[in-house]
Amino acid sequence: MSLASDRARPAAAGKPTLYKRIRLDIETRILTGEWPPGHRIPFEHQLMARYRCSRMTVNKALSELAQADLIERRRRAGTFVRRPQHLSAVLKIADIRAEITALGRSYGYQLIDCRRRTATSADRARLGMSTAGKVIAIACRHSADDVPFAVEDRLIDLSTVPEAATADFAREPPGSWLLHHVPWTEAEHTISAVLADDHTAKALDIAVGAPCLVIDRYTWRSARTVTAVRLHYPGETHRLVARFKGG
Amino acid sequence: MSLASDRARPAAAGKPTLYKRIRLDIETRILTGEWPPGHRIPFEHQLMARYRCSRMTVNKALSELAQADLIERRRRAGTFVRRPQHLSAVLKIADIRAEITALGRSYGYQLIDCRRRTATSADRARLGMSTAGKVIAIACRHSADDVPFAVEDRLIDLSTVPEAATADFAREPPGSWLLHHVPWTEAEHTISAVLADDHTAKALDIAVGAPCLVIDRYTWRSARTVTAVRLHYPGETHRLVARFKGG
DNA sequence: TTGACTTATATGTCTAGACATATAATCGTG
DNA sequence: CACGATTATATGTCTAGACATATAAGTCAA
Repeated sequence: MSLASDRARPAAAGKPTLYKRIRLDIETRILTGEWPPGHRIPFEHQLMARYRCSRMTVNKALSELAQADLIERRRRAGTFVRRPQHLSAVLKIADIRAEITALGRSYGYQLIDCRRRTATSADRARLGMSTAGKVIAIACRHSADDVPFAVEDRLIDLSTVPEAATADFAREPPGSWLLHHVPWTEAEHTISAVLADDHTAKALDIAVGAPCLVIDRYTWRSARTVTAVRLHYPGETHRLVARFKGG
Repeated sequence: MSLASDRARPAAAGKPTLYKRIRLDIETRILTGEWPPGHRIPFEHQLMARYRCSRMTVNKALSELAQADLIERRRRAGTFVRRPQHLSAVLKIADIRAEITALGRSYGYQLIDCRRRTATSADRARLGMSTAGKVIAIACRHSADDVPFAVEDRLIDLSTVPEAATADFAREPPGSWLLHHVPWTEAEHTISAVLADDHTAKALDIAVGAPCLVIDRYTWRSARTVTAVRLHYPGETHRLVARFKGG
C-alpha cells in the first residue's frame, strides 16, 4: 500500500498534472488520427495500469474529453472516439468598442438618434413583447480611426431593463452599457447580406448599392427579451471570423 | 462514520445525481442574476455542509462550471461569478446536404467542373502549401427543391488527402466526402458580403450585382491544410444563424 | 510608509476503496 | 432459431481522507 503522498505528483518543473497529461495524450491520438472515429479507447482499468494511478484520475481525464464531445462513453461497452457530427464554429462577436481597440485602432462613437416611446406594434413584434410597455429606440454609428465601421439600429425593452432609462447613450454605446449592466444573457444572431440603401450608405460613407453584412441580434434573459439590434457593416472591408475545432 | 452506501444517492425516480443538482443550483443563481458577476460563491466546505456531501462532489460541480467559464476559481481567494467577456456564439455550419434535408427540402447537386492538376502558385498560396504537389479543383452547385442554394469553389490538397484522387465528385459533393473521410479537422471561417459577379449570378440564378453572403473556409489537420473552399449564398434569402449563451 | 517575510486558507490534485446502473453477452427454453 | 432471463462488466457517482500550491492577509523591520 502506498500513502497518497507516494503517488502525489511533485509538480516538478512545469510538468502538468497527471490527469492533464492523460487527457492530452488521448486528445493527441484522436486529433492525429492514430485513434480514428469509432476506435475504442483503453478501458479505465487499463489506463490506470498504464499511468499507475487511481481510477478517479483516469476518470477525470475521460470525463473532460467526453464533455468536449471528443469521445463517447457507453456503459459496459467502453469509450469510443466520436465521429464529428456537425461543423460548429465559435464566432466571437465582441463588443464593438473592444473589437476596434483590440485591433489597435481608435474607437469613435456617434449617437444619431435616441428616443423613448411607448412600444408601437412594430416595436412589439420586433422584441416579441406580449404586452404594452416602453422602449428606447437608438440609432448610432461606430467608427475606427474615424472611418465608419458599423451602423447600429437598436430597440431596448424598458420593462426588462428599467435602468436603461437613466443611461446616457450619448456618452456610452448601448452595447457596452448593456454588457456591463445586464449579465448573462442568451442571444441569437442572424447573418445576411444586403445592398446598402440610401440611409445606410450615407451613414457608412459607402456607395448606394454596395454590399453590406448584416447582423441581427436578439438578446434575452430568463425568457424576457432585452434588446434587438441590427448592425450594418461595409461588406467589402469587414469580415467575421469563426474558428472551430472538431470535424 | 458512514459507509459510502449510506450517502450514495439511490438515484431515485429520475432525480439527477447530486453533483449535477449542485451544478444546476449554482448555474440557476448565476443566470437569474441572484449571484451577479463578481459575487463570491460559498466555499467548498460550506457547500459540503449545505449538500451533506464530500468535497470531491462539490469540486466536480464547480470544476464543470469553471470549464464552462461561468465561474472563476482563485486559490486562497475563493470562487467568483465571472463577468462575461466576449459574446461568443456557436455557429453551426452543417454539411450543406444535411442542412437542406433538415429543412425538409430536397437536395440537389451539380458538379460544374472538376480537374486534377499540379498546384499553380495561386493554388499554393490559397492552400498555404510550401512545396509543389497535386491538387483537385472543384466547382459545384447545391440546390434546394431545384432552386440554387449555394455555389462552391474548392481546392483539395492531394498530398494531405491522397484518397481524394479516387473519389467520384460527380456523385458525391466534396464537402460530404471530406466529412466522412477526414475526421477531426480544425477550420477557420471568414464571412463577408459581396455583389454577385457575372459568373456567380448565372450559377445562382440571381441578378448581377445582387448581394451574396460569402463563406471562406480553410480546413486543416495537424498543421497540414486539407481544403480551402469558398461558398456563395444568395444574400437576401440565405441566413446564417448563430446561438449563444453567456454574455 | 514601504517592502520583505510569514502564515493561514481555499483551491488543485490524488488515493483506494464502495455501491449504482445500464447494457452487451451469454444461457436456456420453447 | 427466436426470445426472454441471467450474468458479467465498464462506466457513473460518491466517500473520507491526504498532501500540494498559490496567494491574500497579517507581521515586522527599515
